[in-house]
Amino acid sequence: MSQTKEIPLMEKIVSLCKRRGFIFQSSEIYGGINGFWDYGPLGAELKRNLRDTWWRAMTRDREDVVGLDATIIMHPAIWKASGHVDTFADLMRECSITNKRVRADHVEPQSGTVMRFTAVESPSGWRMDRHFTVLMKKTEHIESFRKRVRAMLAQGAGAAAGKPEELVLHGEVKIDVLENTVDFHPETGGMLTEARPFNLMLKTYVGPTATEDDIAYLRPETAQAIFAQFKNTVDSTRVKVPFGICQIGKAFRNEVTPRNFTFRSREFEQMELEFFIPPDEAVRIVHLSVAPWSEGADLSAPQSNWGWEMWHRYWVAQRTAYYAGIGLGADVLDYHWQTKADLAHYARACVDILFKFPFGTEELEGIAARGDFDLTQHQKHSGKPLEVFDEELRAAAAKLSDLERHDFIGRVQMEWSDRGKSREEAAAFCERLLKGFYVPHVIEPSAGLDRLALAVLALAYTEVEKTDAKGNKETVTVMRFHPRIAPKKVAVFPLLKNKPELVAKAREIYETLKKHLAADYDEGGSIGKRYARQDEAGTPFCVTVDFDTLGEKGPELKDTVTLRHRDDGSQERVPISELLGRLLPLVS
RNA sequence: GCGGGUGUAGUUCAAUGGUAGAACGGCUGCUUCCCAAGCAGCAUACGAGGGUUCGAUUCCCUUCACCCGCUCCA
Repeated sequence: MSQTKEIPLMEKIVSLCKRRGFIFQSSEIYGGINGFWDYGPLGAELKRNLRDTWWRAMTRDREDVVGLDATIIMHPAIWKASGHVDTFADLMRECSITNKRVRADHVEPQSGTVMRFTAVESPSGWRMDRHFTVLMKKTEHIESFRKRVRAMLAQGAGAAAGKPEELVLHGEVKIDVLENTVDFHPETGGMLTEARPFNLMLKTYVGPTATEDDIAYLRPETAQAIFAQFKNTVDSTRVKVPFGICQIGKAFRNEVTPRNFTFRSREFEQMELEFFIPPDEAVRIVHLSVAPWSEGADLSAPQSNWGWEMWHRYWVAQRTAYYAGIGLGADVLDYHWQTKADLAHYARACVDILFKFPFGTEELEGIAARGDFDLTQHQKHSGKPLEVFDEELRAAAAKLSDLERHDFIGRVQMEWSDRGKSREEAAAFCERLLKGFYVPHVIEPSAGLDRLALAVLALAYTEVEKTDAKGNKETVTVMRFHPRIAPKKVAVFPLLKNKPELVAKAREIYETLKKHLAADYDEGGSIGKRYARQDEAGTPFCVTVDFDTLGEKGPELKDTVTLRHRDDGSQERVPISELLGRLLPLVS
């Protein structure tokens, strides 16, 4: 076949990102650092554009969302309240064969026979000389036990080991019979490693003494700052439920395995909205019923009788429309509705918006209905009330008869008991609610900016087969960004750089355009080369000044330029005076 | 974290126990030049550390990074 072997798409994208200055490895001159990436000149522009489109869609285009810009390091108590300290800082033990992790305090005592093997090999020649110690459960038959061990080993070793049923175990020996041991993995039976702390939050010390008392965390998500500043925001603005607070900012996680270029990084940027809505019970008091969701429901404009489910669906639709607006249509997106079992205990529903990346269909954004979990947690831990008062609710509740109140409370108690809440909790909630107070519930669309940038890069990457003047086939790369997010909107060239009149005119046009949109000027190399350069940068428009612009072919072409379109290479003649008016609407 | 693979100009590749070549790209100059044209010239690399050796980019060890599979994934 051909000498040029096929390079995987992802590698080509990574290579282009470096070559053209979209994304660099962090600290590259020192060998790089795992899980961290930098944006180069074009990448920084691209990311800024994406950030701006989101911020605009959330705040300026809406009346019911306000912004926040909080610190990365916050009071450590926030992470206790949110649950991050507990689940991120646990002692974990690992199965020594499959590396499956388990919380050290979650290992149930088991009884059985401790078996050891000294090696394993496959007919294909793969062999691993290592001692494996596995617990054979009391009720387990020796043959089914061996079968299970082979399966575990095959899984642990990966493809190299081949088929589990063909593996040959060596040196089997019975070591001991144990009662109530906690040293083996509850599922696999593999011997567990020593317990060690396993913390996904990045730690630092606040203050120069750096003692254990000074430990603080870099936020693992931006959301908690919004909850922590909920009261200040409500007090300082005239927002009224339903409303949202949004934030864009860095978050940090000590990921076990950063992978897939920037997709899973240790430092990343989130774009999060916490949209606060009344509990369904409040809607029921005011409107007597809660608008039910069904397929095809009208989600175009929020209604006051919506409950959490309609709001949740509404935000899924809003976010989908946002993605469409920057070029990510239905053909490249997918949705994953989490099942009840997948959901965190406090969440009502969660849908992931996925993008079809070259390495797989992966999460771009999660939209969760989180109930009142977060604000309630912070209310509990901080001791500060985080309720809102709703005048309309109070008025509606005041009109209820004693019987209606009684029925209402009874119904809430019944519904809450299905969710494991006591009658007393439900009654306390109703008492506050009927006075007009409640802790708002939350719909949380949480998107990854870096993931979005990667998605947009992957989507834009296009290879075009071309045949040059001599009949040689070549492949050129075109980054087909939506004009709204393209790092550079327009590039201006003089046809030749050694003709001062052409250069002067081109510079003049460039100076005018760059006041209004991200523009580039280039006079190096041939005109074709300059077009190609802009194609790789994803610039949607190029403007070329030639001798006709100067009026050499007659007055009718004077002060017109060639406007060249990136995606089809088409050209048209446009008067200089109309350029800005033509381009601006297309790129903003 | 486990297993496997890979590290040579900006990119894609080559060669070699006696300190490295190319293509493309970049820069400079010439050219009335609209899709990486041509001509002339210039610059740029053995991931890092240690060992063996008279001498290491090449062999060995360690480390770092990247890729694949597993694992993990609020």
